[in-house]
Amino acid sequence: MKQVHANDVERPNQPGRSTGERPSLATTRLWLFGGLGEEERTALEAACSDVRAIEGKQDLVKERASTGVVHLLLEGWACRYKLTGNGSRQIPTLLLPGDICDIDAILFDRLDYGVATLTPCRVAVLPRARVLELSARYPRIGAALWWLTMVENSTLTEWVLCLGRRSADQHLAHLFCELLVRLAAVGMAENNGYALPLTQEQLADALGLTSVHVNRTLQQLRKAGLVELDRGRLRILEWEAIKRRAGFDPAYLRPEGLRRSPMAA
Amino acid sequence: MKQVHANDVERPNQPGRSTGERPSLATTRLWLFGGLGEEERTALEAACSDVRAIEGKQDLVKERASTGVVHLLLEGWACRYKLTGNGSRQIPTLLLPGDICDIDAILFDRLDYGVATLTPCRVAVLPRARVLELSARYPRIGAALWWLTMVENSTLTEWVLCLGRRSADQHLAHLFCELLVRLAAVGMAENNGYALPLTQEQLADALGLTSVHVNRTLQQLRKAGLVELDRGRLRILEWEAIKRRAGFDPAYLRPEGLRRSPMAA
DNA sequence: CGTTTGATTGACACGAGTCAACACCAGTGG
DNA sequence: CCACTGGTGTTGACTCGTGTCAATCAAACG
Repeated sequence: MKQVHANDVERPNQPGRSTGERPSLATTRLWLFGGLGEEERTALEAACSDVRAIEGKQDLVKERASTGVVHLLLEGWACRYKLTGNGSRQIPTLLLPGDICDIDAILFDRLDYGVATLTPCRVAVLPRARVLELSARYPRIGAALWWLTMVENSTLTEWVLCLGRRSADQHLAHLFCELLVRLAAVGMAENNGYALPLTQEQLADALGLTSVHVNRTLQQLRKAGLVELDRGRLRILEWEAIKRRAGFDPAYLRPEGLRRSPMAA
Repeated sequence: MKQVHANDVERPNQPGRSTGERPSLATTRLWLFGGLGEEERTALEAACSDVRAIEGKQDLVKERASTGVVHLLLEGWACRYKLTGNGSRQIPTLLLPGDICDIDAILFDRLDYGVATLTPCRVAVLPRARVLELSARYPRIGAALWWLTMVENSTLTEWVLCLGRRSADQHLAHLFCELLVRLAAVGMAENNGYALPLTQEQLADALGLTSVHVNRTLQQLRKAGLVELDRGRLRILEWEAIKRRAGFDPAYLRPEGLRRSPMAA
């Protein structure tokens, strides 16, 4: 598997669309964790021929849009977001390379969230019908997609716990831990550190806080010697200590993948 | 379809197990929304032969348990819960009749939450292998289960928004709205009201608040003339007003079901 | 009855939000 | 080259929503 360096994410992308590039990451998550065989991987990669480059901070999918297509994130960071009546924003999901931006679009004809890029991204656009064909024709792909849906469920459940019952510093620490594990899984972390391209305001939207409070909370974690954040690069200095502080247990991210699942049989 | 009256939920249940009762509700949610045919419904009902009655406030599934079975809630209220290190509890999901208590158990061999009954319940216990067989043999059952997973996703996402960006009174109002819609869908609401068997502490665990604050917040909503809560029965007095107050839009509950979904083809 | 569980209330503490100012840096254009 | 700009990070003073602790009340129950 290709190692993806953090800098790759920030390298300038050609705008517009480009076809035929090898979407090496396209199948990463599904492939690494989905227990797919060679045949399924080939079929998937073939379906990912329509690859587009999008700049940072753009709306990929508008709220309540009905798209008819599914977006697979190949490179860069993105997020799902929801707005409340009075204008504040919540990010329920951070999307990393290998994630499906709008997995609900496979079965729903209308999303109830928007998707925005945070950095420049490369995205594979798959017609929904194609995805349904694939998962009907290759039961393992269907299973892998269902499995991904459940992992998202698991992650959302943990976020609910964080939002409901953890203090700001625990929550922020928890997010840093989660990102380390998820990024490491796709080869984007090294040395307990990773590129963190989020502004404090974006962090705040993910944590349900204000950017001012994120700032102060971040300083707490720094002062405690748990993390270091320098020019967009975050390093976790005390892994065990920060895990304890955050109450972080990576089990909810299902690092074992689908292979060990009952479905494998 | 049988109308289920609120009182049914609270009627005394015989403890132990009883086999062969018609699990009329068993397929309700899957059947109503899942776009299943007669054949699938029969197969599902056959699989629901092992029905058990459980008292209120019992652990149905312990946290981190590996069960090998899946629980389908037929009657009563239950919840999923998670505990943090310092003992506080968060309820990420309230389970109503027709819900699958531990849907993740279909693909994961270990849950990352516990399931507890809130009232006396009747539950169908299905071996996981049986569920997998069913969804392999009847693609529509598989699709319906995947669809249910996605609806849970959608609901969790909305809860994240509530926890992150809504004030206590908005959040409580939102929960009341959600419960009305969900209960109405299974025939357990009438006249904009329903039996609400939750203590204020349980409400607090779902809302990420303390029971004291739930109490005060509830009084606000009462004083505003939006709701009435009398002897365990909640009535929404001003539907439009409370929807506005809460920022509630039922779309995220996918009331249209799977029929209208792209998968139906 | 006493016991228990849940609802209610009050006084007070504290975490997080708000508002505003300032610092810093990368671009940008004159 | 430098002034200007806009976005982001940082800090302080103050407000306010929610938590904490504790007492009391009401209803359910054995």
